[in-house]
Amino acid sequence: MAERAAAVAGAAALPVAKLGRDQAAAELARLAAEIARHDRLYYVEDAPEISDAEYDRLWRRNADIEACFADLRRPDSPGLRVGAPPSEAFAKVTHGRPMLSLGNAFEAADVREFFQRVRRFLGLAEDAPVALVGEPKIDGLSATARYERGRFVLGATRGDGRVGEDITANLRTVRDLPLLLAGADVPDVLEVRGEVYMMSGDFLALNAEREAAGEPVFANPRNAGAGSLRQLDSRVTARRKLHFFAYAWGEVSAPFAGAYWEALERFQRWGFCVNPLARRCAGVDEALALYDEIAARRSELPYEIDGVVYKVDRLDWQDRLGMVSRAPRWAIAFKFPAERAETRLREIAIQVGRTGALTPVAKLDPVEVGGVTVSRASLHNEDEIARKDIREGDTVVIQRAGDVIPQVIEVVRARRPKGAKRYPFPRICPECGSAAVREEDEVVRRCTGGLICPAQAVERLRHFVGREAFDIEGLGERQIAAFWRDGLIKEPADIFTLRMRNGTFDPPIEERDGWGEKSAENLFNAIDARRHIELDRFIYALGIRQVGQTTARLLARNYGTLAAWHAAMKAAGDRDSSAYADLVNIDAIGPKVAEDILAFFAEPHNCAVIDGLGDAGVEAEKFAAPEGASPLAGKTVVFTGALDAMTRAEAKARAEALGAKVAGSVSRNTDFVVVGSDAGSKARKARDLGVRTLGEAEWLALAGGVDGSGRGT
DNA sequence: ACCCCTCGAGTTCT
DNA sequence: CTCGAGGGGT
Repeated sequence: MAERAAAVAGAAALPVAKLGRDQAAAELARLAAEIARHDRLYYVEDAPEISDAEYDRLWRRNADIEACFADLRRPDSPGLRVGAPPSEAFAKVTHGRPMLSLGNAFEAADVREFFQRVRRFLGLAEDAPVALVGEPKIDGLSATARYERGRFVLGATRGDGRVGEDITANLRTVRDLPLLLAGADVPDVLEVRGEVYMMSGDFLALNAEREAAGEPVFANPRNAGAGSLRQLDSRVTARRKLHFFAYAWGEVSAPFAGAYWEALERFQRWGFCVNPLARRCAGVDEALALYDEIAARRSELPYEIDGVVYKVDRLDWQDRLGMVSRAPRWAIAFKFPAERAETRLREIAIQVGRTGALTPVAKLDPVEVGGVTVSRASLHNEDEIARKDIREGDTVVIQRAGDVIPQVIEVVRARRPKGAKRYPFPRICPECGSAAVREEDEVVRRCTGGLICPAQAVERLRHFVGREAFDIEGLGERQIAAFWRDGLIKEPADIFTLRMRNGTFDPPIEERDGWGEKSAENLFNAIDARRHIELDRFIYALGIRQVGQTTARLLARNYGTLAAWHAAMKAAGDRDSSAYADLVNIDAIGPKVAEDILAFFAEPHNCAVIDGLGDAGVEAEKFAAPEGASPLAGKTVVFTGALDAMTRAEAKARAEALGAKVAGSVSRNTDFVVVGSDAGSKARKARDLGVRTLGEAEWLALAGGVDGSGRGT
């Protein structure tokens, strides 16, 4: 250490002008390593070895040399840490592997249940040991950092999990994120994921500074961190002192094997920070003890946490467990109890959703809960209001569920104003006056106005342009409502003829309030960009009852093209047709969902909407199977009997990851029936129909060895 | 006839 | 994020 400092000091004696190229390069390398080490000592370990003045000298020396030898500037140059001038906007980044979210546990029993679920899925005994790693759940923002040949090349936010924003310049300013990875075993490509956060102390100092400058203060460190990370000017980010804990990964050219814990150790060796409270737990009791321990230390930690995350340690088990929609089956977050507050409920308002559902919403006297001011909370439905006997004027206890969505926990009876009456739930739609009815055995009351209800029309359009559907930038909630009101957009196809018809509006879009030439052109371009769209998004956008993202994807996978699907759904209108049988035979689609889909197609207006989109030049792409090369891609598979190596759910998940459709029963359209032990009627039917059957060994040969699950949180 | 799991629909605030 | 309901297995 003393030698290294001496070497730097010795070189520093030589004026920059006298340095040869080789000397300059060598010194820049030394300085980069030296400064990175001191950064780590200062920011990460909180144990600086040199004074600020000495540190500044290293910095200046580095800057001086770089000024003379600009072409020698290193990819891990400390100079990069100060940020770059503002960029125009954030580019989009598609995550190779989606960034997942986590399931939640709110009490110990939920964690025990999680253990049992894991064991059941893996086919383990009730008391089989399952080692977990527990670590604090940092209340920050998840981000991913990509390294190629050990060099930091790309940083991105989580976004919706699939597509995030390019924040490379901003992440580069995060001191505990290495720019150059240390060690010999660094994979060619490595995406490290983790949490960006702000220290509580830095947050307070920042707010004090902002207050003094008359700027608005941040509500909490998380928001401050988010605001800092989303700065277009990364020089601002650099001054905000953000930090990073690594806890997951995306694409890795040499996949990790063994245990999650070992991956964390490798992260550390490469130069990442891993939370020091992370610990391996042999079983559920140890895991719960760790929770208590972390909870007890919560207040003394220099950053905010909102729970403890548990992950199954064995990576081969993680792979087998895979994920459900957006969350891995092998991890769970045990959240700390939410903060509560009391406030007065001013009135109950009724909102009408795209399906006509009447949802009561509490309008509250604004109150601080968990660092955020809450003024509204959903009351869910009629029964919920009755159950809790919530009345206008009541004082209620509020909490933010999972620290996000506010909910009304209970009424403080003692403080109920005299004369408060039970809330009479409306029997007619407040938006269109149509009758609002409740189906037998259903909880929601729905407006029957359908096409004539303006609220439903607007909500349907909002859904259509929503993020998971057509995702048209510049066409948000407000614009849709305004365009609908003024008759510019009455149905989906109108969006795509907007440019053509713009001359007929008075005033044209670019002259409307809040619009200009530029924003109008941007909108038209965003719309044009969506004239080609994935089939599953198209189907989802239609807003068919009970057809959400997952079912839309399922339909897209099963029918392949819009034309094929449309034709099949029309044919299925006849309940005796084979088209109907095929629809109901799709695993996860039963008679009820089928009815809703067919009801949609039975309505001429809806078919007109689909045709109208085609006429307006919208083309849905053919659905592409995720892994084209697999022999299972595009095949229909049915499972029967029990498998030894994996459970049914696992086999199904694996098959779907390989692009197969999993059906519930055998028909002529079935490609394979995988027959396990104790198979019953399905195996017989397969033989009768001449459908190919596979034994477990053959099935494993087709599906085995392929990692069909994503990983990362 | 149940039970478990998964999905959809609705919602908050920055 | 939660709640309710549909689907499928037992």
